[in-house]
Amino acid sequence: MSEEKLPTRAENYSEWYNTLVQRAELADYAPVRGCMVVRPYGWALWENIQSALDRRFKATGHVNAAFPLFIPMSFLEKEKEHVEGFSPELAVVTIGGGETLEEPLVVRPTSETIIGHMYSKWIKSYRDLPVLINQWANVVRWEMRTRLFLRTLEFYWQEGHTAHATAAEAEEETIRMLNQYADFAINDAAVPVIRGRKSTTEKFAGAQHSYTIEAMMGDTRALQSGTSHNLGQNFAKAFEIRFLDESNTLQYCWTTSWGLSTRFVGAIIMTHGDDQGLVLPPRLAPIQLVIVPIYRNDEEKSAVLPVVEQVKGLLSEFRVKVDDRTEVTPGFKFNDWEMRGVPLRLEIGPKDVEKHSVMAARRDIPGKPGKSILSMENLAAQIGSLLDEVQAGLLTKATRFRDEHIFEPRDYGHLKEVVQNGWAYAWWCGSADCEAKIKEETKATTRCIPLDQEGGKGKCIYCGQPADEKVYFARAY
RNA sequence: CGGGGUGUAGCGCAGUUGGUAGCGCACCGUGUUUGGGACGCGGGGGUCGGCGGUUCGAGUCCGCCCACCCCGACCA
Repeated sequence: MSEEKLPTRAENYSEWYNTLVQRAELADYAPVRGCMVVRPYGWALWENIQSALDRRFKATGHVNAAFPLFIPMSFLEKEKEHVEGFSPELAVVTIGGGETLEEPLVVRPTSETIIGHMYSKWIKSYRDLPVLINQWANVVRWEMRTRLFLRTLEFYWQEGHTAHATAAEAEEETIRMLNQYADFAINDAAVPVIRGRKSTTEKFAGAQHSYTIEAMMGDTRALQSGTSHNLGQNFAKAFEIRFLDESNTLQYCWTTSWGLSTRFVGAIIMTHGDDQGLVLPPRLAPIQLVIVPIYRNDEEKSAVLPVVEQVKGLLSEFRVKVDDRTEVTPGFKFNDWEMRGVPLRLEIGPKDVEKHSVMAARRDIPGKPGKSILSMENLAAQIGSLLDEVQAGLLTKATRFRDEHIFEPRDYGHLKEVVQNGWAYAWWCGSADCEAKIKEETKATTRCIPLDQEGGKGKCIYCGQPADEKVYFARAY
Protein backbone atom coordinates (compact mmCIF):
# COMPACT_ATOMS: atom_id res chain seq x y z
CA MET A 1 0.00 0.00 0.00
CA SER A 2 1.25 3.44 -0.78
CA GLU A 3 2.07 6.24 1.56
CA GLU A 4 1.18 9.78 0.68
CA LYS A 5 2.93 12.09 -1.77
CA LEU A 6 5.77 11.25 -4.12
CA PRO A 7 8.75 13.55 -4.36
CA THR A 8 8.04 15.90 -7.24
CA ARG A 9 9.94 15.70 -10.50
CA ALA A 10 11.13 19.26 -10.20
CA GLU A 11 12.42 18.68 -6.68
CA ASN A 12 14.47 15.61 -7.44
CA TYR A 13 13.86 13.75 -10.65
CA SER A 14 15.84 10.67 -9.82
CA GLU A 15 14.26 10.31 -6.41
CA TRP A 16 10.87 10.70 -8.02
CA TYR A 17 11.78 7.87 -10.39
CA ASN A 18 13.18 5.53 -7.75
CA THR A 19 10.31 6.05 -5.36
CA LEU A 20 7.72 5.65 -8.07
CA VAL A 21 9.14 2.41 -9.42
CA GLN A 22 8.96 0.86 -6.00
CA ARG A 23 5.75 2.40 -4.83
CA ALA A 24 3.88 1.45 -8.00
CA GLU A 25 5.19 -2.07 -7.41
CA LEU A 26 6.89 -2.29 -10.77
CA ALA A 27 10.17 -3.50 -9.30
CA ASP A 28 12.13 -3.80 -6.10
CA TYR A 29 15.78 -4.04 -5.18
CA ALA A 30 17.12 -7.58 -5.03
CA PRO A 31 19.50 -8.71 -2.28
CA VAL A 32 22.32 -8.56 -4.81
CA ARG A 33 23.70 -5.12 -5.61
CA GLY A 34 22.47 -3.78 -8.90
CA CYS A 35 19.90 -6.50 -9.45
CA MET A 36 16.17 -6.00 -9.50
CA VAL A 37 13.10 -8.04 -8.88
CA VAL A 38 10.47 -7.27 -11.48
CA ARG A 39 7.21 -7.45 -9.61
CA PRO A 40 3.95 -8.74 -11.14
CA TYR A 41 2.69 -5.31 -12.18
CA GLY A 42 6.00 -4.44 -13.81
CA TRP A 43 6.23 -7.81 -15.45
CA ALA A 44 2.69 -7.50 -16.80
CA LEU A 45 3.77 -4.26 -18.46
CA TRP A 46 6.84 -5.97 -19.86
CA GLU A 47 4.69 -8.84 -21.15
CA ASN A 48 2.57 -6.35 -23.04
CA ILE A 49 5.72 -4.82 -24.48
CA GLN A 50 6.87 -8.30 -25.41
CA SER A 51 3.71 -9.21 -27.22
CA ALA A 52 3.60 -5.89 -29.08
CA LEU A 53 7.14 -6.54 -30.31
CA ASP A 54 6.82 -10.25 -30.86
CA ARG A 55 3.83 -9.64 -33.09
CA ARG A 56 5.99 -7.37 -35.22
CA PHE A 57 8.87 -9.84 -35.33
CA LYS A 58 6.58 -12.63 -36.51
CA ALA A 59 5.00 -10.34 -39.08
CA THR A 60 8.43 -9.64 -40.53
CA GLY A 61 9.28 -13.33 -40.81
CA HIS A 62 11.25 -13.99 -37.63
CA VAL A 63 11.06 -17.03 -35.40
CA ASN A 64 11.94 -17.44 -31.72
CA ALA A 65 14.52 -19.78 -30.25
CA ALA A 66 16.59 -20.06 -27.08
CA PHE A 67 20.36 -20.15 -26.77
CA PRO A 68 22.39 -20.94 -23.63
CA LEU A 69 23.11 -18.58 -20.79
CA PHE A 70 26.75 -19.69 -20.63
CA ILE A 71 29.23 -18.86 -23.34
CA PRO A 72 32.77 -20.27 -23.52
CA MET A 73 35.20 -17.46 -22.76
CA SER A 74 37.11 -18.16 -25.95
CA PHE A 75 34.03 -17.26 -28.03
CA LEU A 76 34.01 -13.74 -26.67
CA GLU A 77 37.63 -13.36 -27.62
CA LYS A 78 37.13 -14.15 -31.28
CA GLU A 79 35.94 -10.72 -32.31
CA LYS A 80 38.53 -8.18 -31.24
CA GLU A 81 36.41 -5.08 -30.83
CA HIS A 82 33.62 -7.09 -29.23
CA VAL A 83 35.83 -8.47 -26.46
CA GLU A 84 37.38 -5.07 -25.85
CA GLY A 85 33.94 -3.55 -25.51
CA PHE A 86 32.53 -6.18 -23.20
CA SER A 87 35.38 -7.60 -21.13
CA PRO A 88 35.15 -4.96 -18.39
CA GLU A 89 31.59 -5.92 -17.66
CA LEU A 90 31.59 -9.69 -17.87
CA ALA A 91 30.45 -12.05 -15.15
CA VAL A 92 32.52 -15.21 -15.43
CA VAL A 93 31.84 -18.64 -13.97
CA THR A 94 35.02 -20.48 -13.07
CA ILE A 95 33.69 -23.23 -10.84
CA GLY A 96 31.02 -25.79 -11.66
CA GLY A 97 29.95 -28.65 -9.43
CA GLY A 98 32.80 -27.87 -7.08
CA GLU A 99 35.47 -28.26 -9.76
CA THR A 100 37.48 -25.52 -11.42
CA LEU A 101 36.33 -25.41 -15.01
CA GLU A 102 38.63 -26.27 -17.88
CA GLU A 103 37.48 -23.10 -19.60
CA PRO A 104 35.70 -20.25 -17.82
CA LEU A 105 32.12 -19.62 -18.88
CA VAL A 106 30.88 -16.14 -19.48
CA VAL A 107 27.34 -15.32 -18.45
CA ARG A 108 26.03 -13.89 -21.72
CA PRO A 109 26.22 -10.12 -21.99
CA THR A 110 24.66 -10.57 -25.45
CA SER A 111 24.62 -13.59 -27.72
CA GLU A 112 26.30 -12.70 -31.01
CA THR A 113 29.16 -15.08 -30.34
CA ILE A 114 27.32 -18.23 -29.35
CA ILE A 115 24.68 -17.66 -32.00
CA GLY A 116 27.42 -17.01 -34.53
CA HIS A 117 28.95 -20.33 -33.58
CA MET A 118 25.66 -22.13 -34.18
CA TYR A 119 25.00 -20.29 -37.42
CA SER A 120 28.32 -21.50 -38.79
CA LYS A 121 27.05 -25.05 -38.25
CA TRP A 122 23.61 -24.42 -39.68
CA ILE A 123 24.37 -22.30 -42.70
CA LYS A 124 25.92 -24.04 -45.70
CA SER A 125 24.13 -22.74 -48.73
CA TYR A 126 22.49 -19.61 -50.05
CA ARG A 127 19.31 -21.70 -49.79
CA ASP A 128 19.65 -21.58 -45.99
CA LEU A 129 19.50 -17.78 -46.01
CA PRO A 130 18.29 -15.57 -44.62
CA VAL A 131 18.25 -16.88 -41.06
CA LEU A 132 15.92 -14.73 -38.97
CA ILE A 133 15.96 -15.73 -35.30
CA ASN A 134 15.00 -13.84 -32.18
CA GLN A 135 15.37 -14.83 -28.57
CA TRP A 136 13.77 -13.51 -25.40
CA ALA A 137 16.38 -13.76 -22.70
CA ASN A 138 18.09 -12.33 -19.69
CA VAL A 139 21.64 -11.05 -19.97
CA VAL A 140 24.25 -9.86 -17.50
CA ARG A 141 26.54 -6.84 -17.73
CA TRP A 142 28.54 -5.91 -14.65
CA GLU A 143 27.75 -2.21 -14.56
CA MET A 144 29.23 0.23 -12.06
CA ARG A 145 26.21 2.37 -11.42
CA THR A 146 22.77 0.87 -11.61
CA ARG A 147 19.20 2.15 -11.67
CA LEU A 148 16.02 0.08 -11.61
CA PHE A 149 15.07 -0.78 -15.21
CA LEU A 150 17.50 1.72 -16.72
CA ARG A 151 20.70 -0.11 -15.93
CA THR A 152 20.83 -3.27 -13.86
CA LEU A 153 23.41 -6.05 -13.74
CA GLU A 154 20.87 -8.45 -15.10
CA PHE A 155 18.18 -7.37 -17.48
CA TYR A 156 15.58 -8.89 -19.77
CA TRP A 157 15.39 -8.22 -23.46
CA GLN A 158 14.97 -9.67 -26.86
CA GLU A 159 17.88 -10.03 -29.20
CA GLY A 160 17.33 -10.67 -32.87
CA HIS A 161 20.15 -12.25 -34.85
CA THR A 162 19.99 -12.58 -38.58
CA ALA A 163 22.27 -13.76 -41.36
CA HIS A 164 22.04 -12.72 -44.99
CA ALA A 165 23.63 -13.36 -48.34
CA THR A 166 24.39 -9.77 -49.21
CA ALA A 167 25.45 -6.55 -47.55
CA ALA A 168 22.38 -4.82 -48.96
CA GLU A 169 20.02 -7.36 -47.42
CA ALA A 170 21.69 -7.05 -44.03
CA GLU A 171 21.40 -3.28 -44.15
CA GLU A 172 17.79 -3.56 -45.19
CA GLU A 173 17.10 -5.86 -42.24
CA THR A 174 18.88 -3.53 -39.83
CA ILE A 175 16.72 -0.63 -40.92
CA ARG A 176 13.57 -2.75 -41.07
CA MET A 177 13.91 -3.70 -37.40
CA LEU A 178 14.82 -0.17 -36.38
CA ASN A 179 11.57 0.87 -38.01
CA GLN A 180 9.68 -1.84 -36.13
CA TYR A 181 11.07 -0.46 -32.88
CA ALA A 182 10.12 3.08 -33.83
CA ASP A 183 6.63 1.96 -34.80
CA PHE A 184 6.23 0.12 -31.51
CA ALA A 185 7.56 3.04 -29.46
CA ILE A 186 5.39 5.64 -31.16
CA ASN A 187 2.19 3.72 -31.72
CA ASP A 188 2.03 1.37 -28.76
CA ALA A 189 4.05 3.14 -26.08
CA ALA A 190 3.28 6.70 -27.22
CA VAL A 191 6.98 7.42 -26.80
CA PRO A 192 8.15 9.67 -29.61
CA VAL A 193 11.55 8.55 -30.81
CA ILE A 194 14.15 9.75 -33.24
CA ARG A 195 15.68 7.16 -35.50
CA GLY A 196 19.32 7.64 -36.18
CA ARG A 197 22.77 6.21 -36.63
CA LYS A 198 25.22 6.03 -33.74
CA SER A 199 28.60 7.69 -34.01
CA THR A 200 31.64 5.41 -34.13
CA THR A 201 32.29 6.05 -30.45
CA GLU A 202 28.75 5.20 -29.45
CA LYS A 203 28.18 2.16 -31.65
CA PHE A 204 27.95 -1.46 -30.49
CA ALA A 205 31.30 -3.18 -29.94
CA GLY A 206 31.82 -5.31 -33.03
CA ALA A 207 29.25 -3.68 -35.26
CA GLN A 208 29.97 -2.07 -38.58
CA HIS A 209 27.43 0.54 -37.61
CA SER A 210 24.55 0.86 -35.18
CA TYR A 211 21.17 2.51 -35.34
CA THR A 212 19.14 3.66 -32.39
CA ILE A 213 15.81 5.06 -31.37
CA GLU A 214 16.39 7.92 -28.96
CA ALA A 215 13.71 9.23 -26.65
CA MET A 216 13.60 12.31 -24.45
CA MET A 217 12.74 11.74 -20.81
CA GLY A 218 10.81 14.14 -18.59
CA ASP A 219 14.04 15.74 -17.35
CA THR A 220 15.14 16.23 -20.99
CA ARG A 221 17.86 13.61 -20.79
CA ALA A 222 18.09 11.17 -23.67
CA LEU A 223 17.47 7.47 -23.41
CA GLN A 224 18.66 4.99 -26.00
CA SER A 225 15.52 2.91 -26.17
CA GLY A 226 16.34 0.27 -28.74
CA THR A 227 19.21 -0.51 -31.07
CA SER A 228 19.75 -2.27 -34.37
CA HIS A 229 23.21 -3.20 -35.57
CA ASN A 230 24.61 -3.99 -38.96
CA LEU A 231 27.45 -6.33 -38.05
CA GLY A 232 28.80 -6.49 -41.59
CA GLN A 233 30.99 -9.58 -41.91
CA ASN A 234 32.77 -9.05 -38.59
CA PHE A 235 31.12 -11.90 -36.75
CA ALA A 236 30.80 -14.03 -39.88
CA LYS A 237 34.57 -13.89 -40.22
CA ALA A 238 35.21 -14.50 -36.53
CA PHE A 239 32.88 -17.50 -36.47
CA GLU A 240 33.25 -18.76 -40.01
CA ILE A 241 29.64 -18.23 -40.95
CA ARG A 242 29.88 -19.06 -44.66
CA PHE A 243 27.67 -20.21 -47.48
CA LEU A 244 27.99 -21.37 -51.03
CA ASP A 245 26.33 -18.94 -53.40
CA GLU A 246 24.53 -19.76 -56.67
CA SER A 247 27.80 -19.88 -58.54
CA ASN A 248 29.35 -22.29 -56.03
CA THR A 249 31.60 -19.66 -54.46
CA LEU A 250 32.17 -19.77 -50.70
CA GLN A 251 31.19 -16.44 -49.14
CA TYR A 252 30.93 -14.94 -45.70
CA CYS A 253 27.45 -14.05 -44.48
CA TRP A 254 26.35 -10.56 -43.51
CA THR A 255 24.77 -10.50 -40.08
CA THR A 256 22.68 -8.17 -37.96
CA SER A 257 21.51 -7.99 -34.39
CA TRP A 258 18.93 -5.82 -32.68
CA GLY A 259 17.66 -5.54 -29.15
CA LEU A 260 15.17 -3.82 -26.92
CA SER A 261 15.22 -4.33 -23.16
CA THR A 262 13.35 -3.81 -19.91
CA ARG A 263 15.00 -0.39 -20.02
CA PHE A 264 12.02 0.53 -22.16
CA VAL A 265 9.86 0.30 -19.05
CA GLY A 266 11.99 3.16 -17.73
CA ALA A 267 11.34 5.04 -20.97
CA ILE A 268 7.60 4.75 -20.47
CA ILE A 269 7.83 5.85 -16.84
CA MET A 270 9.96 8.88 -17.62
CA THR A 271 8.16 9.91 -20.78
CA HIS A 272 4.64 9.98 -19.42
CA GLY A 273 4.89 9.98 -15.63
CA ASP A 274 3.79 13.05 -13.68
CA ASP A 275 3.90 14.18 -10.05
CA GLN A 276 0.94 11.95 -9.22
CA GLY A 277 2.78 8.88 -10.47
CA LEU A 278 2.79 6.65 -13.50
CA VAL A 279 0.82 7.35 -16.62
CA LEU A 280 0.63 4.24 -18.76
CA PRO A 281 -0.30 4.19 -22.44
CA PRO A 282 -3.61 2.30 -22.84
CA ARG A 283 -2.19 -0.13 -25.41
CA LEU A 284 0.41 -1.41 -22.95
CA ALA A 285 -1.19 -0.81 -19.56
CA PRO A 286 -1.69 -4.03 -17.58
CA ILE A 287 -4.95 -2.54 -16.32
CA GLN A 288 -6.65 -0.24 -18.82
CA LEU A 289 -9.55 0.62 -16.64
CA VAL A 290 -10.28 0.39 -12.94
CA ILE A 291 -13.78 0.45 -11.55
CA VAL A 292 -14.26 1.96 -8.09
CA PRO A 293 -17.63 1.16 -6.52
CA ILE A 294 -18.99 3.79 -4.16
CA TYR A 295 -21.56 3.27 -1.43
CA ARG A 296 -22.24 4.41 2.13
CA ASN A 297 -24.35 1.62 3.52
CA ASP A 298 -25.57 -1.89 2.80
CA GLU A 299 -28.56 -0.65 0.89
CA GLU A 300 -26.41 1.36 -1.50
CA LYS A 301 -23.92 -1.44 -1.66
CA SER A 302 -26.51 -3.92 -2.85
CA ALA A 303 -27.66 -1.46 -5.49
CA VAL A 304 -24.17 -0.59 -6.69
CA LEU A 305 -22.33 -3.90 -6.80
CA PRO A 306 -24.59 -5.64 -9.33
CA VAL A 307 -24.19 -2.67 -11.64
CA VAL A 308 -20.43 -2.83 -11.21
CA GLU A 309 -20.52 -6.48 -12.26
CA GLN A 310 -22.78 -5.67 -15.15
CA VAL A 311 -20.45 -2.92 -16.36
CA LYS A 312 -17.48 -5.20 -16.02
CA GLY A 313 -19.30 -7.71 -18.21
CA LEU A 314 -20.00 -5.07 -20.85
CA LEU A 315 -16.31 -4.19 -20.95
CA SER A 316 -14.86 -7.67 -21.29
CA GLU A 317 -12.84 -6.63 -24.34
CA PHE A 318 -10.71 -4.39 -22.09
CA ARG A 319 -8.32 -5.17 -19.26
CA VAL A 320 -10.57 -4.25 -16.36
CA LYS A 321 -9.97 -4.34 -12.61
CA VAL A 322 -12.70 -3.89 -10.05
CA ASP A 323 -11.29 -2.44 -6.86
CA ASP A 324 -13.55 -4.04 -4.29
CA ARG A 325 -11.33 -3.43 -1.29
CA THR A 326 -13.39 -2.51 1.75
CA GLU A 327 -10.54 -1.39 3.96
CA VAL A 328 -9.77 1.79 2.04
CA THR A 329 -11.96 4.68 0.96
CA PRO A 330 -12.77 5.56 -2.63
CA GLY A 331 -10.61 8.66 -2.31
CA PHE A 332 -7.66 6.53 -1.41
CA LYS A 333 -8.32 4.26 -4.37
CA PHE A 334 -8.40 7.21 -6.77
CA ASN A 335 -4.96 8.28 -5.69
CA ASP A 336 -3.67 4.75 -5.58
CA TRP A 337 -4.65 3.90 -9.16
CA GLU A 338 -3.49 7.24 -10.43
CA MET A 339 -0.11 6.53 -8.91
CA ARG A 340 -0.13 3.19 -10.73
CA GLY A 341 -0.89 4.88 -14.01
CA VAL A 342 -4.19 3.22 -14.94
CA PRO A 343 -5.40 5.21 -17.99
CA LEU A 344 -9.07 5.31 -17.13
CA ARG A 345 -11.13 5.10 -13.94
CA LEU A 346 -14.84 4.49 -13.67
CA GLU A 347 -16.68 5.53 -10.53
CA ILE A 348 -20.00 3.82 -9.97
CA GLY A 349 -22.11 5.02 -7.06
CA PRO A 350 -25.79 5.42 -6.11
CA LYS A 351 -26.17 8.53 -8.26
CA ASP A 352 -24.87 6.70 -11.31
CA VAL A 353 -27.07 3.68 -10.71
CA GLU A 354 -30.06 5.96 -10.55
CA LYS A 355 -29.17 7.82 -13.74
CA HIS A 356 -27.96 4.74 -15.65
CA SER A 357 -24.59 6.28 -16.13
CA VAL A 358 -21.01 5.98 -14.94
CA MET A 359 -18.41 8.60 -14.10
CA ALA A 360 -15.19 8.29 -16.10
CA ALA A 361 -11.90 9.97 -15.19
CA ARG A 362 -8.90 10.16 -17.51
CA ARG A 363 -5.47 9.68 -15.99
CA ASP A 364 -3.82 12.02 -18.48
CA ILE A 365 -6.07 14.97 -17.58
CA PRO A 366 -6.05 15.46 -13.81
CA GLY A 367 -9.05 16.59 -11.81
CA LYS A 368 -12.47 17.68 -13.00
CA PRO A 369 -11.54 18.51 -16.59
CA GLY A 370 -10.69 14.83 -17.15
CA LYS A 371 -14.02 13.61 -15.82
CA SER A 372 -17.07 12.85 -17.89
CA ILE A 373 -20.38 11.12 -17.41
CA LEU A 374 -20.97 8.19 -19.73
CA SER A 375 -24.34 6.70 -20.42
CA MET A 376 -24.71 2.94 -20.29
CA GLU A 377 -25.69 2.89 -23.96
CA ASN A 378 -22.74 1.79 -26.09
CA LEU A 379 -20.51 1.94 -23.06
CA ALA A 380 -17.81 -0.26 -24.59
CA ALA A 381 -17.62 1.96 -27.66
CA GLN A 382 -17.36 5.08 -25.51
CA ILE A 383 -14.64 3.52 -23.40
CA GLY A 384 -12.82 2.42 -26.54
CA SER A 385 -12.74 5.92 -27.90
CA LEU A 386 -11.74 7.41 -24.55
CA LEU A 387 -8.79 5.02 -24.38
CA ASP A 388 -7.87 5.98 -27.94
CA GLU A 389 -8.00 9.62 -26.95
CA VAL A 390 -5.73 9.00 -23.98
CA GLN A 391 -3.31 7.06 -26.17
CA ALA A 392 -3.23 9.83 -28.77
CA GLY A 393 -3.09 12.53 -26.12
CA LEU A 394 -0.02 11.01 -24.53
CA LEU A 395 1.85 10.92 -27.81
CA THR A 396 0.91 14.48 -28.64
CA LYS A 397 1.93 15.74 -25.23
CA ALA A 398 5.24 13.86 -25.21
CA THR A 399 6.04 14.97 -28.75
CA ARG A 400 5.34 18.59 -27.92
CA PHE A 401 7.48 18.39 -24.81
CA ARG A 402 10.34 16.90 -26.79
CA ASP A 403 10.12 19.42 -29.61
CA GLU A 404 10.02 22.29 -27.16
CA HIS A 405 13.30 21.05 -25.73
CA ILE A 406 15.22 20.56 -28.93
CA PHE A 407 17.31 23.56 -29.87
CA GLU A 408 19.50 24.45 -32.82
CA PRO A 409 22.37 26.29 -31.17
CA ARG A 410 23.95 29.30 -32.91
CA ASP A 411 27.42 28.46 -31.72
CA TYR A 412 29.28 26.28 -29.26
CA GLY A 413 28.58 28.59 -26.34
CA HIS A 414 24.91 28.33 -27.07
CA LEU A 415 25.17 24.53 -27.30
CA LYS A 416 26.67 24.40 -23.83
CA GLU A 417 23.71 26.34 -22.59
CA VAL A 418 20.93 24.38 -24.29
CA VAL A 419 22.14 20.92 -23.32
CA GLN A 420 21.59 21.87 -19.70
CA ASN A 421 17.89 21.61 -20.31
CA GLY A 422 17.33 19.98 -23.66
CA TRP A 423 18.93 18.56 -26.75
CA ALA A 424 21.09 20.38 -29.22
CA TYR A 425 20.66 19.66 -32.91
CA ALA A 426 23.78 20.84 -34.65
CA TRP A 427 26.24 20.31 -37.47
CA TRP A 428 29.07 17.96 -36.64
CA CYS A 429 32.18 17.24 -38.68
CA GLY A 430 32.18 13.60 -37.62
CA SER A 431 35.47 13.66 -35.73
CA ALA A 432 35.66 11.62 -32.56
CA ASP A 433 37.88 14.35 -31.20
CA CYS A 434 35.22 17.05 -31.32
CA GLU A 435 32.76 14.57 -29.89
CA ALA A 436 35.06 13.80 -26.95
CA LYS A 437 35.73 17.47 -26.24
CA ILE A 438 32.06 18.29 -26.22
CA LYS A 439 31.39 15.38 -23.90
CA GLU A 440 34.16 16.46 -21.58
CA GLU A 441 33.05 20.06 -21.46
CA THR A 442 29.28 19.64 -21.36
CA LYS A 443 28.54 16.00 -20.38
CA ALA A 444 26.48 15.82 -23.55
CA THR A 445 27.19 12.99 -25.96
CA THR A 446 26.16 12.48 -29.54
CA ARG A 447 22.88 10.62 -29.35
CA CYS A 448 22.35 9.96 -33.01
CA ILE A 449 22.75 11.19 -36.52
CA PRO A 450 19.09 11.22 -37.52
CA LEU A 451 18.07 9.27 -40.58
CA ASP A 452 15.77 12.06 -41.61
CA GLN A 453 18.19 14.83 -42.53
CA GLU A 454 17.23 17.93 -44.41
CA GLY A 455 20.52 17.78 -46.32
CA GLY A 456 22.85 20.64 -47.16
CA LYS A 457 26.21 21.50 -45.67
CA GLY A 458 27.28 23.33 -42.59
CA LYS A 459 30.11 23.94 -40.20
CA CYS A 460 30.94 21.80 -37.19
CA ILE A 461 29.52 23.39 -34.04
CA TYR A 462 32.79 22.70 -32.25
CA CYS A 463 35.68 23.08 -34.69
CA GLY A 464 34.05 24.96 -37.56
CA GLN A 465 35.26 22.50 -40.19
CA PRO A 466 32.87 21.56 -43.01
CA ALA A 467 30.13 19.17 -41.91
CA ASP A 468 27.69 17.06 -43.93
CA GLU A 469 25.38 15.93 -41.19
CA LYS A 470 23.52 17.24 -38.22
CA VAL A 471 23.52 15.35 -34.98
CA TYR A 472 21.72 15.44 -31.63
CA PHE A 473 23.80 16.18 -28.58
CA ALA A 474 22.31 15.49 -25.15
CA ARG A 475 23.01 14.35 -21.67
CA ALA A 476 21.96 10.72 -21.60
CA TYR A 477 21.01 7.94 -19.25
C1' C B 1 37.70 2.15 -8.35
C1' G B 2 37.82 7.56 -6.20
C1' G B 3 34.61 11.29 -3.27
C1' G B 4 30.27 11.83 0.05
C1' G B 5 26.47 9.60 3.07
C1' U B 6 23.57 5.94 5.72
C1' G B 7 22.91 1.33 8.55
C1' U B 8 17.81 0.93 15.11
C1' A B 9 10.34 -2.99 13.60
C1' G B 10 8.08 -3.83 6.61
C1' C B 11 9.06 1.80 5.46
C1' G B 12 10.59 6.73 7.41
C1' C B 13 13.03 8.26 11.71
C1' A B 14 14.20 9.55 17.32
C1' G B 15 17.22 7.63 21.11
C1' U B 16 20.40 13.16 26.06
C1' U B 17 26.48 12.75 30.42
C1' G B 18 26.75 4.77 28.61
C1' G B 19 21.75 2.10 32.71
C1' U B 20 18.87 -2.96 28.84
C1' A B 21 14.67 0.59 22.93
C1' G B 22 10.64 4.37 21.27
C1' C B 23 7.54 7.54 17.58
C1' G B 24 4.83 8.02 12.79
C1' C B 25 3.13 5.20 8.73
C1' A B 26 2.19 0.19 7.30
C1' C B 27 0.28 -4.65 9.46
C1' C B 28 -3.64 -7.67 12.65
C1' G B 29 -8.59 -7.41 15.50
C1' U B 30 -12.95 -4.41 16.19
C1' G B 31 -16.64 -0.58 15.62
C1' U B 32 -18.10 3.79 13.11
C1' U B 33 -16.90 5.61 8.09
C1' U B 34 -16.82 5.63 2.36
C1' G B 35 -18.32 10.63 -4.63
C1' G B 36 -10.50 12.88 -3.96
C1' G B 37 -5.35 10.04 0.44
C1' A B 38 -11.20 8.55 7.22
C1' C B 39 -11.31 7.95 12.60
C1' G B 40 -11.71 5.58 17.61
C1' C B 41 -10.32 1.57 20.74
C1' G B 42 -7.29 -2.82 21.32
C1' G B 43 -2.96 -5.68 19.49
C1' G B 44 1.56 -8.10 17.13
C1' G B 45 6.31 -7.14 15.60
C1' G B 46 13.61 -5.71 17.19
C1' U B 47 20.02 -11.10 17.64
C1' C B 48 19.96 -1.91 17.28
C1' G B 49 24.51 -4.21 9.79
C1' G B 50 28.67 -7.89 11.56
C1' C B 51 32.97 -9.14 14.54
C1' G B 52 36.13 -7.69 18.36
C1' G B 53 37.51 -4.24 22.37
C1' U B 54 36.70 -0.72 26.76
C1' U B 55 33.11 -1.13 30.96
C1' C B 56 29.70 -3.76 36.56
C1' G B 57 26.76 -2.44 32.20
C1' A B 58 27.25 -0.53 24.97
C1' G B 59 22.10 1.32 20.17
C1' U B 60 25.40 5.01 22.55
C1' C B 61 32.65 5.02 23.33
C1' C B 62 37.04 2.69 20.34
C1' G B 63 38.96 -0.56 16.25
C1' C B 64 38.25 -3.56 12.04
C1' C B 65 34.97 -5.46 8.44
C1' C B 66 30.41 -5.65 5.51
C1' A B 67 26.27 -3.79 2.92
C1' C B 68 23.47 -0.20 0.55
C1' C B 69 22.45 4.77 -1.37
C1' C B 70 24.12 9.46 -3.77
C1' C B 71 28.01 12.06 -6.97
C1' G B 72 32.10 10.94 -10.84
C1' A B 73 35.09 7.42 -14.96
C1' C B 74 31.87 2.72 -18.48
C1' C B 75 26.98 1.22 -20.63
C1' A B 76 20.86 -1.26 -23.35
